[in-house]
Amino acid sequence: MKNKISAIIEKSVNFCAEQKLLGAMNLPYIEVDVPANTDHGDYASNIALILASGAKQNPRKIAQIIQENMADPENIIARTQIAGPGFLNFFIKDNIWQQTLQVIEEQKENFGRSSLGNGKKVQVEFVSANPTGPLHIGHARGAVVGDVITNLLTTVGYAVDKEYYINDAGNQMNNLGKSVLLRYRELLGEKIEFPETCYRGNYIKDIAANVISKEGNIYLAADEGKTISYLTGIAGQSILKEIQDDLRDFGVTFDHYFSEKELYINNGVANLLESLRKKNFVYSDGETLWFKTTDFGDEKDRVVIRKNGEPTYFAADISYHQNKFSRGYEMIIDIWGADHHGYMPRLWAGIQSLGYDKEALKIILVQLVNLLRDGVPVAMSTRSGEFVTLREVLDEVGKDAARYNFLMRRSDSHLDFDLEIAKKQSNENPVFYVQYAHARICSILRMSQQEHGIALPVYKDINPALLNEPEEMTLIKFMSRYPEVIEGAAKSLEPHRITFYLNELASVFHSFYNKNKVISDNRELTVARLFLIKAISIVLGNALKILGVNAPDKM
RNA sequence: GCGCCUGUAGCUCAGCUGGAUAGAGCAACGGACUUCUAAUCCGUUGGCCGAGAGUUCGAAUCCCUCCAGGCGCACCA
Repeated sequence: MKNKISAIIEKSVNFCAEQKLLGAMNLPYIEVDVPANTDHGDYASNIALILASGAKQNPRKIAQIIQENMADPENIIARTQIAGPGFLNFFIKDNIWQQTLQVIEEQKENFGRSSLGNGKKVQVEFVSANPTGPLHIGHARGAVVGDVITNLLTTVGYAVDKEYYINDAGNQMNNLGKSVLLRYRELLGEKIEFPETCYRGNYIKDIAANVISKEGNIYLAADEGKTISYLTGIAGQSILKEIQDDLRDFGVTFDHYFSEKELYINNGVANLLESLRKKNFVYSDGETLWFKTTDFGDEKDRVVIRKNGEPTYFAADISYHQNKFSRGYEMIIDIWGADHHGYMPRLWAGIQSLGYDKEALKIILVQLVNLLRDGVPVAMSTRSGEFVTLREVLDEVGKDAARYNFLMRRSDSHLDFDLEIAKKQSNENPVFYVQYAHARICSILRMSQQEHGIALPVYKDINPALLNEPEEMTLIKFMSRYPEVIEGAAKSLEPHRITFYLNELASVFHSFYNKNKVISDNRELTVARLFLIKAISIVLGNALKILGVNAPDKM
C-alpha cells in the first residue's frame, strides 16, 4: 500500500516536472509515513517540504500542484488533503483496506512472508559459550535474540543457518579438566586447595562423582597430564549436552556446532597466518607474531602467535570466519555480549585482510543482563559457581514469559532482570496479554461453531463493508501493516519491533472485544466479524511463531 | 586517560532512521462482569526528551562540548 502511494506521488512529480509546473530540481527519495494522528490520514508524505527547500517555493503551493496532477488508476484514494506546513495526506478507501482480509485468508501462515532476502545464504552465530559450566541468565538474552533474528530473516526469504562455536581448544577447557581432577581427589579423601583459575560449581563435583562411580580411583596414580586431558573431554561433553538440553527447552536449536579444534586440522591456522604473512598483514618481532590491525583502523596491532608458540584466540577466530565465508555465506551475523565490543575492530580487520567486505560481517551487541533479586545485584561468576542458571529461570518464569521479556527491549539497551519481580509479575507479563487475545479469539470461534452452529466463514461469503466500526477499521489497517513491520524488523535486525506490534494489535483487539459482540442476532454481521477475528488470530499466531512463543487456544 | 553503549512520565521502556499536539506498560486514583474468558476494557493524574550551544521550514532523533551510569581497553576467551 505504501509503495502504491509513493508510486502515485512519483508519477505526479515527474509529470509536473515535464510540464514545467515545478522549478528545476532532482527527484528525491519519496518518503511515505504513517502519521501518528489518524486525522492526518492513512499515509502522509513530506515530498512538498523536501522539494520546497531546493526550489525556494512555498511548500503548500508545491503540494497543491502535485495534488492537482495526481492520477489514481486503481481508484484506491478516498481523498487527499494538504495540511500543516505542506504535508500531503492520503485517505484510503475503506473497501481497499477491507480487501486485506482476503489476502490474509489466502496466505494464512505465509502472511508476512516475503522474498526480500532472495534466498541469500546467511549465517547467525550465537550463544557460543564455552562448555565450562551451565548456561546462565546472561546467555539467555543472546540466545533468544539470535534465534528470533534467524526466524525473522527466514521469514523474509533468506536461507539462514544457526551455528554455535565451541571454544574448546583454549586453556579454559584445560582448567575445567583440572577442576574435575581436584574435586575427584577431594572426594576420594585428599585435602585440596582450589586455585583461582578453577571452576567451583556443584556440577564439577557431580562430574567427578560420576567418574568415581564408573571408574573408581584409578586416576589418583595415573599420569596427571593425560588424566586432565581425559577429564576435560568427559566434562566438556557432559556440560555441552546439558547446554543443549537447556537451549532446547528454551526453544533454541542449532544447525551446526562448530568445534574450534576443527580449525587446527591440517595446520589450518598456521597456513592461514602464513598466507597473511605473504600478503604483509603479519610480521614477527623475533618472539611473537603480530597482525597489523592498525592498517584497518584498530588502535594497535594484535598478537596472533604468543611467545610460547601458541596461537591466540584471535588467530583462530580469523580462521573461523574465513571458514564461514568459504562455506558460501554472503552475510554473517555474530551476536556477542556487549563486554566484547572492544574486539570488533580486530575481527573486522581480520576479515578485510582476507579480502571480504566489512559490511558482510554484522555484529550485534547484546547488552549484559543486570541480575537482581529484590533490587539487590546478584554476583555472577562461572568460576565461583555463583549464578542463576537458564534452567532455573525456565523453571521459575517459563519459556514464553522469559523469551518475551528479553524481546521487549532493544538489544543495545541495558536490561535489569529482577528474579523476584519476574516471578511476581508473571501474571501481569505482557506475553499473557497477547496470548490471551489469541485464546479469546479461539474461544469465540469454538463457541460460534459448537453453540450456534455457525461454520467458519470464507471471504466470498462475507460482506466486508459491514466491518465499518472504528475499531474494526483500525484492526484491519493495523493488520495490513504487518508485512511492513516484519520487513522493517528484519532489515534493522530488531526483533523488539514485533513485540511492540503484538502488544498494540492485542490492545486494539481487546478494545474491540469489549465494545462489540462478535456473535449476535445479526447473522450477516456475525459472519463478517468471525472472519475478522479469525484473521487477527492468524496474524497473532504468525508473529508469535517468529518469536518462538506459544499461541494458546485457551488459557 | 582512550573507546563503545545508555540517559525520554514515580518505575521499566518504545519512538518506524529529521516531521504535525512526544507514546505504551507498571504504579496511583475513579468507573465497567446476569454478557463470546475481568489474565480484559473505559477514564484521570503524571514530561525543560541529562545540560548547553549549533545545523533548517522543522530536532527526542543529526554535529560539537560538557555531566552521569554501564562495559571494555591481554601474548584470557
